[in-house]
Amino acid sequence: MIELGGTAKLSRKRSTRRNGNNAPTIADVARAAQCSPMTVSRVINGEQNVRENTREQVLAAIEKLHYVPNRAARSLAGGSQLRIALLFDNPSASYLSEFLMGALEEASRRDIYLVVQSTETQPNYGELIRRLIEGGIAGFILPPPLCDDQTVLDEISTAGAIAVAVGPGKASGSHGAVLIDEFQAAFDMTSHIIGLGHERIGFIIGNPEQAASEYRLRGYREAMEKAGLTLDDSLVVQGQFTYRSGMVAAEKLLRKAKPPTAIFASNDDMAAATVAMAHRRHLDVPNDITVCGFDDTELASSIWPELTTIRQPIREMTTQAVSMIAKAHKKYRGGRDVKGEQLTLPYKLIRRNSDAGPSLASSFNKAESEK
Amino acid sequence: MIELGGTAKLSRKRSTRRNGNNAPTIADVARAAQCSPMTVSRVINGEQNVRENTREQVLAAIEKLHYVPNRAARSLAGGSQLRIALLFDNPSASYLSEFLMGALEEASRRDIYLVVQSTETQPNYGELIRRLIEGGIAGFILPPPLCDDQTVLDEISTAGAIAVAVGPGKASGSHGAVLIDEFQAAFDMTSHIIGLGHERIGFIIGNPEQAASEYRLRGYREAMEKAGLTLDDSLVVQGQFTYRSGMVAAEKLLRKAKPPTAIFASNDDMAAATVAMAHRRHLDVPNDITVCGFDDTELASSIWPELTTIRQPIREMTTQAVSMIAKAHKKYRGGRDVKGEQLTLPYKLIRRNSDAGPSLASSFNKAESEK
DNA sequence: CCTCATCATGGTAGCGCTACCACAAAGGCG
DNA sequence: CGCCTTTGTGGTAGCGCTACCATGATGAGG
Repeated sequence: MIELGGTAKLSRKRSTRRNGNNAPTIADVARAAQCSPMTVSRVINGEQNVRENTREQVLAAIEKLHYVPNRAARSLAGGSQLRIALLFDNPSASYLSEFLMGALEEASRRDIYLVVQSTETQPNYGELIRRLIEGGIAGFILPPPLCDDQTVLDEISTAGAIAVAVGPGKASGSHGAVLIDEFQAAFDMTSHIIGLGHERIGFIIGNPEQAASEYRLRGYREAMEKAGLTLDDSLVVQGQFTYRSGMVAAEKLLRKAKPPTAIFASNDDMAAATVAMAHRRHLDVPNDITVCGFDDTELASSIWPELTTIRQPIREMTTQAVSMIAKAHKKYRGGRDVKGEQLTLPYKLIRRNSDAGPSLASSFNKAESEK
Repeated sequence: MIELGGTAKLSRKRSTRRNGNNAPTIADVARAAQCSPMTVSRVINGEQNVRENTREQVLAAIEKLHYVPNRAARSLAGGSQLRIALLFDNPSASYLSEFLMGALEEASRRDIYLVVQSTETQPNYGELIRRLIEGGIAGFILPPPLCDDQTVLDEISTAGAIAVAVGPGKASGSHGAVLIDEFQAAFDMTSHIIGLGHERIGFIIGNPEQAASEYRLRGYREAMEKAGLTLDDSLVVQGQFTYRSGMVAAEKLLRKAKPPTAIFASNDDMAAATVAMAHRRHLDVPNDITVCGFDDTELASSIWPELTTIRQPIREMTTQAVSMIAKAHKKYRGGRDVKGEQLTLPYKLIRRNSDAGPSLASSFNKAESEK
């Protein structure tokens, strides 16, 4: 649940609407807890110097009164409200919505003013960023593919704002990053497929302009090597992360004299396209061919068969990104800096119905195409 | 130098960041316009009793200083902030993200407190709604399928809050609605397909629990009738709005002895599934069969061929829904009411690459299956 | 010419919260 | 056993804005 304001339940005597005007205030809580408003404030803000005993009393009072801090007052008194921009450039919708939810959640929790801005209408990034910073934006959250654009990062950094890349960002000196270990995830997935018994495993590379593509490819490569499998370069084809590119790539792979028995696509869109292409060629997934994706976007579980894929905790990543900016902002207030800070979150291999061991049919297939 | 509050912190000259702490305040404007802060406040709020002359001066000062009122202070002083909840129940991700963007945009413009809440974790709607209202939520925005749930609507209405249905809602006495003319849109799409030369047009119905399904079906039916085409009930099959259901439905249609030459699916997910199924059966889209969808979600343009579909202005719809609640709230402040209010926005038929006239191949197909 | 509405404006007091400082109590150390 | 920190707590002063009342200026009506 995303609450832009905390969990409010109040049932004071009458129709006590929070939007009305008799919600409990910090003073009420203080009275109930027999301490000063300041102490209550400290407890609310999780500050140090409060005796455990006192803290509990305050917490109890808060609970009892169903007190919810007033954000307006908070940010007014707190001096200034942090403003963060969330830039994005034609991301997949499912990715974006997860992304937004996470950002929203945290932004509201911390009473941060979040500006969500698409760069599609404004191709001049520099200009856009400058305008935003002038408008009081102190930090930027950059999902892929923006986080791979060094120009953008530099622009932000130079202007004195904070940038945090989310997702497949490479850590850097000019910005913070929240990410998963893309390499290891791809490595694991490949190993998983190998573990199923496959040996000829195709790989579809993502958009070469996004750093994630390279990490994922490397993960695949190393897993193959480590398993002692021959790395057939003809089984590695270029894609662009789009469905369309996935179809082309998949066709290339499936049309081979000796096609792979499994295909690992660098994202779900391309994996979905691979499934479609396999079907078109009368191959059953997973019985004739295993197909795995990456990202666990909605698509992965909305097509049939549902895709085995890697789940990124997108929402949490964004949440963390917001926190990171907030902390940095609070800490430095001017000499702000999150440069180099990096947070790696765990991913998860989600096994669904698109993978299986190499079947008789595909063995046959293999045998058949071996001239 | 007269400084409000005496303590001059930083020189007010430097980097005027809004996030920092030296943004112009209403007092600055007052000084520049040589009047009192109150007068400025009046101008900002478009109140009556201000001489035209004065107003202009203030406006000029605002312009000059790039003054922007501080939201927090406003809602603090102004007494209360409107709170709206956006409830959703497993919507498609692409739909949701558009939806959120619209709501966010308008909410931040109006300084409305937006609570985004999934009902998935909380299946007891009544309880949830009651809690939210107690927590001070004055209005609810309901996307499908929630807007079709009369229980939910009643619950909200009874509790004295405002409900606005967005999307395929039927107008009602207990809530407002922002929608498109689903019937007409489906009618148009069907007519479009007919215009292409098709006569045997299949239809996949959506989830029967959502009102939209019925409207769309009716649109299809009436367009067929109006064109004087026979309404073959075996060409109308039930779906659920999911990809999976679309595959099943499409298979049913395509397996017929005399399959349709075009299929109109009630949403994009099912249309995409139909395309996949057609491919699986070695039919080319659109040359062998035309497939059209509804909604214009991201999926529509991410698969190949891209789908001809109906575009709903989801984002604007949400924006309007927020406005509607805000206006109603302001107007009645207690005796609030948007009941029956209804706003119909225009939709658009987006033609892409999944439709074409009935081809030779399909004629052949037809001829062949005509025993 | 004075009284009384009417208008345009100013002054004052908070909204609910936190920053900042003050201060008592509780050690740590020579 | 004082001196100096460290800790927990309270008091005060606003953050930027608007509600509300007070004021001076106008002009209408008797």
